[in-house]
Amino acid sequence: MQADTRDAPGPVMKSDGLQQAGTSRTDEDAAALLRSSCTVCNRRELCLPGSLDEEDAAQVSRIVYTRRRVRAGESLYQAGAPFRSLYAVRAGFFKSYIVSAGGRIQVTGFQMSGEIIGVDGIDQERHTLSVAALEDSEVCVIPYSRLEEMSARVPALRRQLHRMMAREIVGDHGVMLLLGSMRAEERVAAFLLNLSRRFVARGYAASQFQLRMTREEIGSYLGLKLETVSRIFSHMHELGVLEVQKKSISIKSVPRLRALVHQAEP
Amino acid sequence: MQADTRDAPGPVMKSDGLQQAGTSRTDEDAAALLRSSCTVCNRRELCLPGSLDEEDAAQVSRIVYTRRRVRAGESLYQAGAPFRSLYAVRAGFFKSYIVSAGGRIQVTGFQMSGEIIGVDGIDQERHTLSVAALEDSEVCVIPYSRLEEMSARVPALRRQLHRMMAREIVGDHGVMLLLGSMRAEERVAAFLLNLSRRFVARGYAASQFQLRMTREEIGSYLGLKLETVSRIFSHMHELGVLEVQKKSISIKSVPRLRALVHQAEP
DNA sequence: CGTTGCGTTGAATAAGGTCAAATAGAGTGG
DNA sequence: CCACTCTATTTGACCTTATTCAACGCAACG
Repeated sequence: MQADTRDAPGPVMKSDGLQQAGTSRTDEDAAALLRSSCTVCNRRELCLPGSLDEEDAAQVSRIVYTRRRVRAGESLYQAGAPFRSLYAVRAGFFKSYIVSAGGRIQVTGFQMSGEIIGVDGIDQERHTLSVAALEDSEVCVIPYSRLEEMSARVPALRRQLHRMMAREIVGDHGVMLLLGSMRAEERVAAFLLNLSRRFVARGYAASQFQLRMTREEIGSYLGLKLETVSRIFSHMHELGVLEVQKKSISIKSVPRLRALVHQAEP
Repeated sequence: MQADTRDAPGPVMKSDGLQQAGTSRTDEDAAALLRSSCTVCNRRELCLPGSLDEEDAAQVSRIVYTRRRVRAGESLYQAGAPFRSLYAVRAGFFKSYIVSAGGRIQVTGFQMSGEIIGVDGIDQERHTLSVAALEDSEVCVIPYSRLEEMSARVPALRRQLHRMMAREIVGDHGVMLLLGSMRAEERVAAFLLNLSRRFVARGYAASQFQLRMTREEIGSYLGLKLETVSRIFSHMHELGVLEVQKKSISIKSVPRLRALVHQAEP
């Protein structure tokens, strides 16, 4: 972990971070890619530009010219850091967490490509969460003041921004439902289905994926201890619903997993 | 409970809902009060207008011309209802809750005067929460499309709107911390302190107040059963930290109550 | 080839939940 | 005004679930 106050002033990264090692690219290519990043980004629909038309997306691209790599284990920002930008996950995987006055840690979410990070800093102009990469990752830096200003001029962007924040609120309510009223097994099932759904939205398999987080991080997110998470994985394995091998998950029956969520409480 | 699709088209209420029964007011007075509602509202600082200057607040007033009364037990809106407006609580007390597919209920929050309700509908243009009044209440209706449009023209309002949504997100993270990592007694203590703080912000006593919700509603919010809430109130009473008499609460020692929240887990 | 971090599993324990019964008030109808 | 009903709350006894504590396996890595 390290304090960091870089971002906007930092040098523009020319690599797109998804490029295969070994391939090369001319400067013009790279520049072109940067100028039009959002319009050609394969995560565009999932990301801030959402359903914006070409022209509006190009507008967004104009302020999103910086990218930042974050290595596995490093932090994107820490609670208390001044807020200047939102971040769109371009590649990789993050966790966000809150540390209470008493030092308790609660993971508040896991973010994958296309998702927006940083909204927690808007109110106080200081981040209230910490965010760390769970694997080598890259984010697009979205300077907030420019986004706000642009949102005044571009109605579709404005709506998109509001939608995005509202979606986060709705999602948090879902987590509250999970934490407040589900039993351990239901929580884990709901968690896996949520991950699955998000992988599908990104073009990956629905029932085979790698967890990027530890049992402890899952437990923190779900309000459970790591041993409980492990036991429940084992139990689901016994039920034949799941294949678990360390971080590699294979859902054997999505319907049965779904059924595990909806068991009415006694 | 009832389905309702009123709001914007409904007749403008001329009463301010805070007026003492028996006092009377000329039509001009009432009209003046309506036109300038936000600028003279005593909840202004806590509400959407926040720190807007006179002029901007007057702008907001221009679109907030409708009020709506909600009697105790009635719902402001229900999950699934089309989203058209945000609501600012003018007087009274509300609870918001989510009903899961399996029929489980989770109270997601309690709203008091000056607080904004309805953001849960922005993303899908349909509400995902249900909101009900816990006592006879009144809200100011804020037509969302007009607010959005106005936010483009009034920078301070735009910032205020974004802040408000971000604050909700930060607050939800706090609830996730509570639900995910605190034990029962800590949750109840944190809940009472949160209520206390909000009452203070409204000019009421910090340590003496009436609960507007039942033990069951508190329990749902805190992820506990009503019996557990009751037991913990009793226990806090034994400790001499709290006086509880049904819905009437008197905190005997705020510091000791605070200490109950921060006990590091073993 | 030991160390270290992560994951699994078992046994004992504690925290809350469930069930049941009693009480207290608020509101209702006579 | 009083008896009655209904709901909210409290409290006790018991039970379930998840946590705690501890041991061990495994793979990655210096």
